[in-house]
Amino acid sequence: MRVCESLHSNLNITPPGKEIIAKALLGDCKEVLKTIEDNSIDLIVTSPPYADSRSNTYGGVSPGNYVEWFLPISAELLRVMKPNGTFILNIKEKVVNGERHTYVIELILEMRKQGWLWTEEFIWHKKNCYPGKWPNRFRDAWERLLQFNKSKKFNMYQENVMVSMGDWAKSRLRNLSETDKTRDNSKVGSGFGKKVANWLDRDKVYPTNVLHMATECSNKNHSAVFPEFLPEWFMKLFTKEGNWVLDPFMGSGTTIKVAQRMLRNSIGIEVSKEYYEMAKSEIKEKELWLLEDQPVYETNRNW
Amino acid sequence: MRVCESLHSNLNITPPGKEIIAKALLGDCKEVLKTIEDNSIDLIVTSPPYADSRSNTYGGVSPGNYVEWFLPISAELLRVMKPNGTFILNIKEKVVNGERHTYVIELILEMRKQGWLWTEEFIWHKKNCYPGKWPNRFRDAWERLLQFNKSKKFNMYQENVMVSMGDWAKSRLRNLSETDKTRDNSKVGSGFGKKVANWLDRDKVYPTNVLHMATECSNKNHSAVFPEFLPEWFMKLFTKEGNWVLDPFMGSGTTIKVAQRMLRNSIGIEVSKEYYEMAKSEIKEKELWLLEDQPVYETNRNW
DNA sequence: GTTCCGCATGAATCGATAG
DNA sequence: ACTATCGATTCATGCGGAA
Repeated sequence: MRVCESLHSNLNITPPGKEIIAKALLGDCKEVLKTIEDNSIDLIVTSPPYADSRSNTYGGVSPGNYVEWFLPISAELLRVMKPNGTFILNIKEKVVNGERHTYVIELILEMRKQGWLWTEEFIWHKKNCYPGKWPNRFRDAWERLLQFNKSKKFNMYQENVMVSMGDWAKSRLRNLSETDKTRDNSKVGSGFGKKVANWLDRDKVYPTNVLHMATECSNKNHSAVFPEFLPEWFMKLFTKEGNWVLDPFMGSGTTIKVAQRMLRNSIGIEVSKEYYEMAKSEIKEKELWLLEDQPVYETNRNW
Repeated sequence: MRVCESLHSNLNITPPGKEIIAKALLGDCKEVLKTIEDNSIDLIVTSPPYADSRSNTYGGVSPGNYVEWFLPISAELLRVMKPNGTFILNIKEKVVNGERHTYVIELILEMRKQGWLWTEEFIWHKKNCYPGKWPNRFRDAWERLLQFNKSKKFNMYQENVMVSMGDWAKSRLRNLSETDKTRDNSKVGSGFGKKVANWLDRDKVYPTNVLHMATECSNKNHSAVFPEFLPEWFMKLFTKEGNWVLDPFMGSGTTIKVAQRMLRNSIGIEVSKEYYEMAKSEIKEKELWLLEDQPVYETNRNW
């Protein structure tokens, strides 16, 4: 059972249970990260400033210096992340002199030298990407979501991001259920609870490594468009309630706000005072929640 | 006006005009490429054997040797391509020891040292990707389509791949329409005979750098699934009628077959005698066509 | 003729087993 | 310890046969 926020405020109940913490820290993450304990973070999810963009807020890292600038930060991230944790890096290379710049792929190679495992590359397909026309290229409708890990054994809760099948497939599946039952019987069932879960998830399929999420058109002042879907999806996939989530480039606080809503502890770091204040105003630093079983999050979206 | 093949054969007319050539060459492309003239090819589009796969037909290049194996070939490709031509490389890295292998991104860096410009990376989103379930990763539903050029000034005919606004808007609005869209994609309509005027009246939009194409599930014996959409789309985008197209890993001849249908001259190279024969049987080495204005290819697909 | 259903099958990947 | 092979897993698609 999950005690929701409205219950708290409306009924003025303080439930028994653990505190959920959402910390916003002001400063350069390269320095601030040093104050975080070793092996303490379950999920790092962030969208760092892209090279040469947002220069007014982040000082404009040039493409040529990007790898050199990022490596000390990724070294700290490697230190603070738990051995079974995951680091999701949302990034896309800019076009420089008519070419895609190579700083992202160079970064992958250098981070592997630091000890990171490059486990997977998800694609964020932005259906409503920014309009525009150029003589020699089309609109850029995708970004990289690089998954790095510290070890091959990391936590992953795939069933939390399963998506419902389309109607067409569903109607087909119903008549196949007898066959499927037989198939299930042949398996060595591990437990009662799992059987039930299998039955409930019968209409659902696992997603692929291509995510379809429309970019959020919010009016917030943060220049990087980092929709709530992104941290939410990866929190479902890689963390449980009460786990710790870190965003070293917090911006206006999307990640820690989502973390609080999903009952994950979180730390966000932001160098710009303006964004830091914005983020702080939208979260409560500590909240009490009753933690029990994992809630089942309904997902109708076409992820 | 375009004189179609059926007209020729049915009416036994030999039109005035240029020959369209489709050459299939047998041998290792590293060697065979040396027989091709400098600066003679407008578009190279190919899907080389992936590392460690198709080992029975190509001798199985291991991930660790992939870059070393490919570089002499890409050097030849650089030589034979026209200065304003384009090279499209369809490739995806395998998982090795739980990690995405780095041979593809290393190849990009090495090809740039050879003189290639890494202009763009298209994403091929494969809705019907290979099934499977693993504890630590989802199904892989995308491949890279790397665009390389010799100079910043290359030929690009964007208007030839525009998609109609109606279909674009429709696909945007529907949430669960992936199945339907894919279903539409699979209908390979020739478009011949439909009134072009209808389409010219409508608003059209340019596509993005994310392509949606289901892999063709045909009965062909070639193990690599290289759907006709792929070379067709890039031929529309980067070549005109009468231009020269090259596929150094021809396989069963998809590229040169499409080239012939689209009135482009083509050369395909294949090391396997079996595939070479298969390709040769499906094309006519020389055909006469009346070449005039560029035909407008209708596109209902959601590219 | 349509529509619907059953079935085979892929550019895959993991973990266990065998040499 | 390291490599090679095998079985199990899973789902979108086209095709053929049936209603």
